[in-house]
Amino acid sequence: MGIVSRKEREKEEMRQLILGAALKLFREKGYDGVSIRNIAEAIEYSPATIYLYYKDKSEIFFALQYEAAAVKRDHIMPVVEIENPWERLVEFGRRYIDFGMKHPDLYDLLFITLTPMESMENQECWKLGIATHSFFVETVQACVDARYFKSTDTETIAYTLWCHAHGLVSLFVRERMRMYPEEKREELARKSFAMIVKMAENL
Amino acid sequence: MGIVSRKEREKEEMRQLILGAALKLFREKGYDGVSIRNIAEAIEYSPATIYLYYKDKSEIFFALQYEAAAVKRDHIMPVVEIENPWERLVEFGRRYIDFGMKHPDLYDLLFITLTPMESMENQECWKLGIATHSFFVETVQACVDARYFKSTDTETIAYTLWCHAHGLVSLFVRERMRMYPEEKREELARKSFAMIVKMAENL
Amino acid sequence: MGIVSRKEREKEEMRQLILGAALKLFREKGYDGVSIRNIAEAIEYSPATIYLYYKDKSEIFFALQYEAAAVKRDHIMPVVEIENPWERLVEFGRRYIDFGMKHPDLYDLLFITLTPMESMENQECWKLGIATHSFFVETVQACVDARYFKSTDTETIAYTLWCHAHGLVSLFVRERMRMYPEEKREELARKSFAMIVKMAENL
Amino acid sequence: MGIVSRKEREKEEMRQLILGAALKLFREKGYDGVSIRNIAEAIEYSPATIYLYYKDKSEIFFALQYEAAAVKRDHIMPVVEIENPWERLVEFGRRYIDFGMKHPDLYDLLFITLTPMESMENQECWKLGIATHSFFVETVQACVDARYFKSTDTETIAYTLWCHAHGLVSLFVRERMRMYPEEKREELARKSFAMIVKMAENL
DNA sequence: CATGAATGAGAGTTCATTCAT
DNA sequence: GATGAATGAACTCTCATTCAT
Repeated sequence: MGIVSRKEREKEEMRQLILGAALKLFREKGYDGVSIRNIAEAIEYSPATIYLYYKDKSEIFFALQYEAAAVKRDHIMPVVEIENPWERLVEFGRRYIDFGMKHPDLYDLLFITLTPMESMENQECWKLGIATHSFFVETVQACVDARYFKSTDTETIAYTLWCHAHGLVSLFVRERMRMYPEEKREELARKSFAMIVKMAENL
Repeated sequence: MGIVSRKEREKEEMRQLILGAALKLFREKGYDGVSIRNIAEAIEYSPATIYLYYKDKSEIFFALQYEAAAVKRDHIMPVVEIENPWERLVEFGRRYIDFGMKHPDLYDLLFITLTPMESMENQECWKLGIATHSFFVETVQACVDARYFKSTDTETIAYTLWCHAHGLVSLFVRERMRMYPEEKREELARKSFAMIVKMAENL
Repeated sequence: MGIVSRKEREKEEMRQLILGAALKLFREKGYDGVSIRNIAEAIEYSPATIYLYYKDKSEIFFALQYEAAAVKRDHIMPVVEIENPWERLVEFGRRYIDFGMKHPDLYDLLFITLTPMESMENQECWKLGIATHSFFVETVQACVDARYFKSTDTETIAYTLWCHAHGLVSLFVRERMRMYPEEKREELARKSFAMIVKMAENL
Repeated sequence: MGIVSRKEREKEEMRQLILGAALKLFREKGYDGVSIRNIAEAIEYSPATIYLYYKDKSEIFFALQYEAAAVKRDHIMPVVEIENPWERLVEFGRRYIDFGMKHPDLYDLLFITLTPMESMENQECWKLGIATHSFFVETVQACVDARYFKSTDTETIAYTLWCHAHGLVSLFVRERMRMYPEEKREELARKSFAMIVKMAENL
C-alpha cells in the first residue's frame, strides 16, 4: 500500500469525521442552527480546516444526505431478492421502519430536516432517493397486478403506506411518543406495523 | 373594571401583537430565519420593547407553541358535538389533517420541532396537547365499545391512525412530496385519507 | 434647544467621528486595506456600532467622498466672484492646488484612491465634482472667447492645465518628491505653477 | 557551467514565473485583490512553494516594484540614442506616457502606491528610478544649454513637464477620466501631449 | 524541491440582548 | 412604557503563513 493510498484514506477519514459531527449537530439543532464553527469545535479542528474538505456548509449537508440515502438503500434493498410481491412489500415496510429506528439521525436528515433552499433536484442523493421510492411503488404495483388488493389505485396505496411508516418513524425520531411509557413504545410500533399490514390485506 | 385590569388587557393585546407577527414571520422564513429585530419591525416597535413582554426569543417560541396547541384545539374540538363515535372519529381525522395543512408552522411547532422540555408555558402547552390526544383515544374507544371495529386494541388503533395522519401532514410540512407534481399533492392527500378511512372500517 | 435637536447633534458628531477615522485610514491603506474593525478600533467603539450610522463600508466611503467634494468646492468656489476670466482661471488653479496641499487626504480620496466598483455616477458627490469641473471648463471657454489664447481648443487646454495641477498635487500627496530636499519642495511647486501660467499665456 | 549555476538559473526562472503571474493578476484585480493562493494557482504550484522564493507577500510586492522600474527603464531608455536634445526630450515624454498607458499597474506601483520605504529591493528600485529621473533632468539641461528655451530654470522646467505627464497618466490609471467618453480619452491625451510640447517650445 | 494539511487571524456583517434615558 | 445606542458574540468564509513529510 503506497503513500498515495494512505493519504487518500486519511482524507476520507477526515471527511467522515466531519460528517459524523455534522450529522449529530444537524439533527439536534437543524440546518440553520448549526455553524461551521460548531462542527469544527466538535471535532477539535479549526473552522478553516473544514473548508479544506468541503466547499461550504451546504456541501456538507448534501454529502450527508447522500450518505444517508446510501445507507438507507443498503438497509432496504436486500428485499429485491424476495420474489413474492406481497412479502416483498411487507419486508420493505419492516426494513424502512427498522432503518428509521436504527438510524434516527439519517432518517431525520432524509425526511424531516428542512433543507437549504438550493433544492437538490439534480443531486445524486435525490436520484438515489427516487430510485428507492420507485422500487417501492413498483412493488405495490406488482401486488396490484397480482390482485393482492381489491383497490387498484397503486399511487394512493403506496402513498398511504408511506404515510403510516413515515408517521410512525417521525413520532419516534422527533420524540412525540412521550405520552406512552418508554418501555411500551417499541411494542406499540410493532403492533401498529402488524395492524397496517392486516389493514392492507383487506384493501 | 379598574385601571389595573385595563392595563392587563393592554399588556395582553401587546403580547398578542407580538405573537401574531412572530407567527407570520416564522411561517414565511422559518424559526431560525426570524430575528427579534424582524418581529419588532413588523409591529413597528423597537427591538427593546419586545423584551418588556418576553424574556427572550425562546420564550416567544414557547408562547407560540402554546398558541399553536390552542389553535389546534379550537380547530378540532367542534367535533365533540358529533354524537356518533365513528363519524366523530372520521371528522377528527379530517380536521387534524386540515389543521396541519392550514397551519404548517403551528403543526411543525407542535409535532416536528425538537424542543427542550423546560419552561412553564411548555407544560401548559403539554397539558393542552394531552387533553386533545386523550379525547382522540376516547373517541376510538367509543368506536370499539360500539363494535365499529373487529379489533379491540384501542391503543394500537388510535396510534396507527395517528401515524398515518401525522405522516401525511409531515410529508407536506417538511416538503417531502417533491416527487409528486405540485397540483396533484392535495388530491393525493385526500384520496389517502379516504383510503385510511375505508381501511379502518374493515379493521 | 430640545432633546431632539441634541440627539441629532450627537448623532451627527458620531458620524463625523467615524468619517474622520475612516478618512485617515483610507488614505494610509487604501479602500481595501481598511476594515470596519479598523475604523471601530480607531474610534474605540465596537464594529457593530459603525453599522448604526452607516449601512456598510462603501457608504462610509461615499459619505467621505461627498464631504471631500464639498470642502473642495467651498475652497475653490469664491473665484466665481472674479470677473476677468483669465484672472479667474489663474486663481482657480492656485486654489485647486492649495486645496490639495492643505487637505491631502481629501484630495487623495477624490482623485487618487481606487473606488469600490459600484461606480457612483448618480451619487451626489459625482454631481458636485462635475459641477466644479464644468465651472473650470467654462472659465477656460471664457478665456478662449475673450481671445486670451491663440488656441481655441477649450477641451484640450482645460485638460492640459488639469493634468499639470493634478500631477503636481499627486506627487506631493503620494510622496514622490523624495529626490527634492524637503525644504525646497513647496518652492518648486510655486515656481512650477508660475511657469505653467506663463506657458498658458502663450498658448 | 556547473550545477550550481544551473540551479541558480532555474531559481531565477521560477522567480520570474511568480512575478509574471503576480503582475498579470495585480493588473486584473489590483494589489489587494490578489492573494498568494491566486498566484500559486495561476502558475499551478502550491501556495507553500511561493514561500520558497519570496519571504512574504510584501517581498513579492517589492520585487515587482523593482521589475516595474526595470520595465520602465527599458521602455524609455532607447531615447539615449537620439542626439538632438529637444527631440530626445520630446521622445522621452512620449515614451514615459506610453509606458504608463501600457502598464498601468507598474506605473501605479512606481508613482502612486503608498509604499513603506524599508527593504533592500526597494533601495535597488529607488536607485533605478533616480537614474532614469536624472537622465530626464540632464536632457532638459541639454535643451537649456542648447538654448531651446528662453527660461534657464532647468529644475522647474523638468518638474513642470513631469507634473503634466504624471498628472495625465495618473488620471488614467486611477480612473478619473469618467467625465470624458471612453473613446475620446486617448485622443485627448495625445492632443494634450502635443499641446504641452508646443507650450514648451515657447518656454 | 514541492506540497498537503492545518491554523490563527481577520474580513464584513447580523443578532440577541442590555441599559440609561 | 418605550426606545436609541451600544456591544459582545456569533456567523460564513478567505487569507497569509507554517511545518512535517
